[in-house]
Amino acid sequence: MYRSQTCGQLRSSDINKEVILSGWVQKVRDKGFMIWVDLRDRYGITQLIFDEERTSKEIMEQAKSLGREFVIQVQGQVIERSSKNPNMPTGDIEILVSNLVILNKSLLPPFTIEDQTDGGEDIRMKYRYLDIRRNPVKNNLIFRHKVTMEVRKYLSDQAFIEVETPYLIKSTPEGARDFVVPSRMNEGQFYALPQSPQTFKQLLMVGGMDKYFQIVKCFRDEDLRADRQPEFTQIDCEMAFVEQEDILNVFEGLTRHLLKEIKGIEIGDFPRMTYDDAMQKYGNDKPDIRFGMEFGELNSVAQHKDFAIFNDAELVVGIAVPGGAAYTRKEIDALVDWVRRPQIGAKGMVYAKYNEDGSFKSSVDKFFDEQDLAQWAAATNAKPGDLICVLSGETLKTRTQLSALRMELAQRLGLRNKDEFAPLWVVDFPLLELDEETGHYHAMHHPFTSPKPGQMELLDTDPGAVKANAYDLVLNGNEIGGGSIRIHDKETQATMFKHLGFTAEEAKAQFGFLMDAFQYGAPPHGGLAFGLDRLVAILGGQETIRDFIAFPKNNSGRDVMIDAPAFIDDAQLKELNLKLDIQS
RNA sequence: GGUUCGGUAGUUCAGUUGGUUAGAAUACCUGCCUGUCACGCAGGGGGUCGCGGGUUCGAGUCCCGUCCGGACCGCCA
Repeated sequence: MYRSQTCGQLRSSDINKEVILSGWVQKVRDKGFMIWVDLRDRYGITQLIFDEERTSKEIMEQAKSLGREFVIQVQGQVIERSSKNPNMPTGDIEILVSNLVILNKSLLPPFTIEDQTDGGEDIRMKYRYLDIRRNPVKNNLIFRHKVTMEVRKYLSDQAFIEVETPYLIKSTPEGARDFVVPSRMNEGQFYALPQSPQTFKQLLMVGGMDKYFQIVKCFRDEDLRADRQPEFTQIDCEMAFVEQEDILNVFEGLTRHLLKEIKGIEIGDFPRMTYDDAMQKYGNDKPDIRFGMEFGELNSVAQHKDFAIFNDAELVVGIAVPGGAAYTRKEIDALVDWVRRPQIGAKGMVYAKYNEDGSFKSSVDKFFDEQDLAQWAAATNAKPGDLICVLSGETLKTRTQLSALRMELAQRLGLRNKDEFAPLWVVDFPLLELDEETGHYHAMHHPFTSPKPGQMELLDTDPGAVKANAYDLVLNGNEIGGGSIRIHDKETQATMFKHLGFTAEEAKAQFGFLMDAFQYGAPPHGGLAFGLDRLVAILGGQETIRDFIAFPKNNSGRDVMIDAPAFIDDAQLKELNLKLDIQS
């Protein structure tokens, strides 16, 4: 027997018990006459004591030889501490060790295994198994477990069935790049790893499964971010015989359940906003509504003077920055520089201080008088003491730029409180999106999304105006879920493929199986998928998803611990009928 | 593909205008220490300044290239 208890459970009620504990050496404090060892496992830390008067010489010597992260097993008696530590749950007791076994020695770890480690990101990833011993990472993994358990519990209680779908599937042209896997048995052919189980879950609906979910890995070969990994986990859901309203209700219920069970927060009905409103008010299809700073469009009150930059602009739009009138010239110049950085790309920024005394001072006083500026203040809902920041130019670009500024300022002003949760449904997404490079439309959500009733005809005349039965769930400025009501008849699906630029042959080759299935009694259906990694990180109050994933990849898509990806040898290549063509 | 910040002791970092033997903290090692728990005290070891080239009497420092890492833009139906 390696242990009778864990290192987190003994209390003063256990005094005099004979116990066996196993764990890692967190720290040795050698006072000469006495040695204390903090013994750690997943459950906590228990202090061991070795004492000249009460411990044998042999074991005393052994204890002196212990190093950090040695794995040991001890037997001993639980005794009351003569000086207690109220900061730890086991702080009233210690173990007077009578027997010590070193189960395994340890090299000195490259960083300290403590909550505030001295190790940087890089080295922690290389030795991730040591990093996982630290509370912050360990607790995140436990937290993730709790979230997935609650998801399974909730959905199962609602009669959802978890069904696994294949990982080796077929590459499709739409959407993100696929990871591909060569097939040995089928020369020259490749599987693709799924970007999502989309078509399979729709086929499960045709198969009568009615309510499906799956906590499933998905794969996209695109560049990484702090909140984006090439392999990530979705809570993938689909329901038959539902309208959009039914789906929003079920998954609002799930989200509410999670907020209550995990965070202890009760939230009423989630607000809803159309895509168009979100873009107009926040310049963003995933607005953070924990704070205001809504956009005020200024075309009507800023294009009547001789200021050419505004007059030539498609959109003039501003936000009011709370307390911003107190900013110095230097601070405001820094803001202007910030929006002019290539990542944001604004040409410049016009500003107007709405002073506490009700007066105005702007960077365009030559063109606009106090009356004009008062109208700007009204449009942006600015109050005395605020700073009105105004950008202008092409509508979509300007909104995107102002949205970036809004988020940055809110961050600086501390308006993005991680303990506050503001969910929001964004609905009525456009069905199609214009690709500026190719001039072609592609599906904004995916090609299986159904247009809103009665909008099919618009596809021919004004494709960009067609709205879809598509919706996103947004939490604190992050898209945590998205879905749609799907097309479920062959003709509509064929029409959709045609508008997306597929020939009939291409559509049949790529998605013939789905359209075939639609001919055998496909029920109306729709669904939604949550990004689990992001959801867990946000619930946990953190920006980066990496520390909620046991073994994440770095910015370049590498696993620095196992050093993947890697080259394969010639024999393996030959077996797969592959030849490399690398320019070096 | 691009923008930007960084790479110096095991680790996290400092290193001024280019100038003596490259420092601090922490970790580690040795000794001391009668209740430690961020233990304390004394001492000690520890460096390919990412790599390659250049400028210079002299480069951690300046220039060019390159590799690696972080954040972001593009991209992510």
